[in-house]
Amino acid sequence: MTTHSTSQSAVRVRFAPSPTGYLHVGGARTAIFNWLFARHHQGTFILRIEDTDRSRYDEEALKSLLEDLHWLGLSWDEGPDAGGPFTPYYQSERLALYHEHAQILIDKDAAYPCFCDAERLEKVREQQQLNKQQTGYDKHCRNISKPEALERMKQEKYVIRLKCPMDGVTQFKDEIRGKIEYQNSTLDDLVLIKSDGYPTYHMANVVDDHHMQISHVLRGDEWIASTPRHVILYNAFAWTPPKFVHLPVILAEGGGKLSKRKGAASVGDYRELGYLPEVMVNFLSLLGWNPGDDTEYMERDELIRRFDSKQISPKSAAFDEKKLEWLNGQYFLKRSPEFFLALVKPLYLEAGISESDLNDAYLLQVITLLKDRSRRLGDFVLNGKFFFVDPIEFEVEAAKKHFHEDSAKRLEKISEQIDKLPENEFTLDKLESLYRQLAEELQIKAALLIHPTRLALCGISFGPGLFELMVVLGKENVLRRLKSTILKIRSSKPQ
RNA sequence: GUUCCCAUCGUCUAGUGGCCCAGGACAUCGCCCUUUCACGGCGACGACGGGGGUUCAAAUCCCCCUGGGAACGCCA
Repeated sequence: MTTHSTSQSAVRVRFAPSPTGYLHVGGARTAIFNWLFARHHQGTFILRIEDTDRSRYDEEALKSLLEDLHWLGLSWDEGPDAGGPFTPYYQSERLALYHEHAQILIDKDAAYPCFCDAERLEKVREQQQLNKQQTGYDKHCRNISKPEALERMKQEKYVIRLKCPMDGVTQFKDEIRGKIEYQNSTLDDLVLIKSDGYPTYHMANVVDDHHMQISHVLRGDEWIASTPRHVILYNAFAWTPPKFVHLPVILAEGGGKLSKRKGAASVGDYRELGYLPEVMVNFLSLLGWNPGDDTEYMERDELIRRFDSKQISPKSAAFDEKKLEWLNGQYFLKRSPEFFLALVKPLYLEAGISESDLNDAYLLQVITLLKDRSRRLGDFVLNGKFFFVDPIEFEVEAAKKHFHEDSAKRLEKISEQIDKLPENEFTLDKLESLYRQLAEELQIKAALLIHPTRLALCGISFGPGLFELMVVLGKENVLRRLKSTILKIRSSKPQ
């Protein structure tokens, strides 16, 4: 056993999820902060799987957890798949270590076996509630003599509990909150080893953080109340505790707890909603942290460069999806069309566009016209389907406004002129001047030609510049759509 | 109930005693650009929870109240 404290210069942090469910944005934020902290200090980022609750263990959850972390781009230096000097990184494979250490504590008289069953514990709690006392274990088995305890351990089920001091105070420093103090009288003797032989979080966490030489613990602030007992544990082992940095929780839009009910909550959900991983990292890093000025758009490098744990706020923050959407749009503006190719193609396929219509050259043109007016990946499909299929339906309100006999006549004129246009003159400039000239001849505003054309070609009243999208669609498509629309206008006229 | 944490616009936040009758961003609402939608530009709306101190001076420090959150498990 090594009892040396961690070599102080090296930053070693860990993200230690429990594979019991999907990676939620709160967990993702914790992972991101750890990762940024490690990268900023050229330290080590460790992934450790805390799978000590075998009743809630979920193989699928573990898989999706790793997948989501990969997707976010949070690469770990030690952990599953990566290996490292402190392998294994699954707690379920480190049981011997925990037992060994539990024994050390028992030998030091810093821990004791407890034979109370769930039923008795429940009763104690009820009584405490009734008396308006703080709930917690009543230390019933704390003073059983060693010989008796040894004897009973052979017959009965038991857990190992930590002996917390009965009086005095335990204090620790939270790096963003400062000194936090607890009266020891309010701390109960927590379970270290469960009756099934698995360690609790507290035990496994402290033992592993020590052995893996973790220098800073960045975790959710729901752990603050457990920290004094962790400190007592460290003291019992005569170990130096790591530095504690408790991150504020993330709240849902309205302010309550973030949950499935209040919008999407898992990282996978946001991936499916069409957000980029780098945007999630950027956005989540800004929840409870800021670079000290007004910068909000920050790519990975900049985040790493500027991340400073001193700027972490103790205040819980609400997740604002509108702002996330805006930021996603900002990234769309900066990314090249090529960037979206592989991202968008599957979405079009899903929407029923055939593979043969999705050649890269054409798709690239489409993306170029759509990306700056999109905020989520799904927008490419939502607002761009007409690039691949003739519109079958037309926006009702817009059709009322723009489809009538006058516009049918105008579309007819346009059709005729476009028809006469040689293929190599089907260009942005030529089309534009064609429309402008025709409008002049007819003594109407060009808008009266443009809007009906747009609706005829797209089925929707908004989108990229008309002449640009016409060029992309090509002469043949344009003419066919114009003609069929003219027919539709006339046939649907009730008069 | 007990213990602990937190408190600036609706939301994310800047602000560490004077530069703040509080700055930026998202959202909302106008206007401009414009064939539409976006983008962009300009502007409007909008906050230091309340009360006491400390100080020449407080959003900033202290106390109380109020409000919100978390923990109180053989879950993490």
